[in-house]
Amino acid sequence: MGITDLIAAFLQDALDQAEDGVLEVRRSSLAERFHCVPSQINYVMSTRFSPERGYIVESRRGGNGYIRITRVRADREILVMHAISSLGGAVDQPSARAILTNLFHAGALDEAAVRLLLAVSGDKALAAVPRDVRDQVRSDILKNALILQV
Amino acid sequence: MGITDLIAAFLQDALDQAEDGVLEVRRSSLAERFHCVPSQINYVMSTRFSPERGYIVESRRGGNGYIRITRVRADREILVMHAISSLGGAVDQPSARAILTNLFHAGALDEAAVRLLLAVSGDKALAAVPRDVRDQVRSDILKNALILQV
DNA sequence: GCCAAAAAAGTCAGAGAAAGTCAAAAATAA
DNA sequence: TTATTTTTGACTTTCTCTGACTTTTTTGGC
Repeated sequence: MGITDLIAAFLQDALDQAEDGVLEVRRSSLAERFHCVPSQINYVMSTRFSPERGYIVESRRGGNGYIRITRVRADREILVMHAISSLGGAVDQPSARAILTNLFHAGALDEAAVRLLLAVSGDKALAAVPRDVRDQVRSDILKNALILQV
Repeated sequence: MGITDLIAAFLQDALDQAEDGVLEVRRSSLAERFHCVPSQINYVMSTRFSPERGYIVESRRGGNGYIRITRVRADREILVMHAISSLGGAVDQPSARAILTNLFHAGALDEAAVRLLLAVSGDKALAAVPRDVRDQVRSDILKNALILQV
């Protein structure tokens, strides 16, 4: 196993630890840790963390520079359908938030979508809905929104 | 996080507090607070509060000098605020559709957003809401969603 | 009112800290 | 061998931070 694979494995591992699927590293420190030249890291990124393999790599130069790797989930559909079924016939606000946050962490929804869905299904938006059906309405709203994301 | 980002975050925060979107600071005090040279503040302004990012920065030298940051409301934001007010306290489905379609044609919302908003405010999603408050709930939902777009 | 001093903020170029590029050399696989 | 992948390093670009020097505005004494 060459050093490229070692570094790739190390990063995969770190990504697994960071359960939100996002990892930020410093190119220079990583190079130091593996006793290689910094540009080796770029090679690892372009060959092992390409979009085709399901990753987004962003970076910034200069002071406090970084390389950020984001793992994107391909099985978005499965995740969304799962979320829909776990909404059930009714759902309270905390549970809804948890389910949506989950989808975000899994990479199935972006932050803006989550914020929007939380807004349209929040108690504030549903204030005029009678208490006894509110959780049911919330579930209906979210299901109708999520099905579009599939 | 570097000092530039720290200062930028601090200012963003203060700007959020100032609900009129205008913030006045003293360059020297700000520099003192963050233990940096005053010209660092100019760097923050030009890189983080540029017009491209939606800000206007004005200033004055001399005694009682200041730096004023104004968050500009883009056209889009005006359109959205207008739409919010035209939703009123209650809105039926056809009117809601018209208002959203309008925003789409004006370029304030993209197609996906419109579809999603139509889905979450449609009669299907609101089936469990009593008829007599349904239009009110629809308006609440859309207002809560649109306010995020500003 | 005029002028000098003080009190701000602005400019700009240079140093330093990262990351990126690319092509050649080396290693490995076919 | 030949082709592909990996490794290396010299050079480039971008971003941040600093300090010396400049310009603008107000204030206070005459």
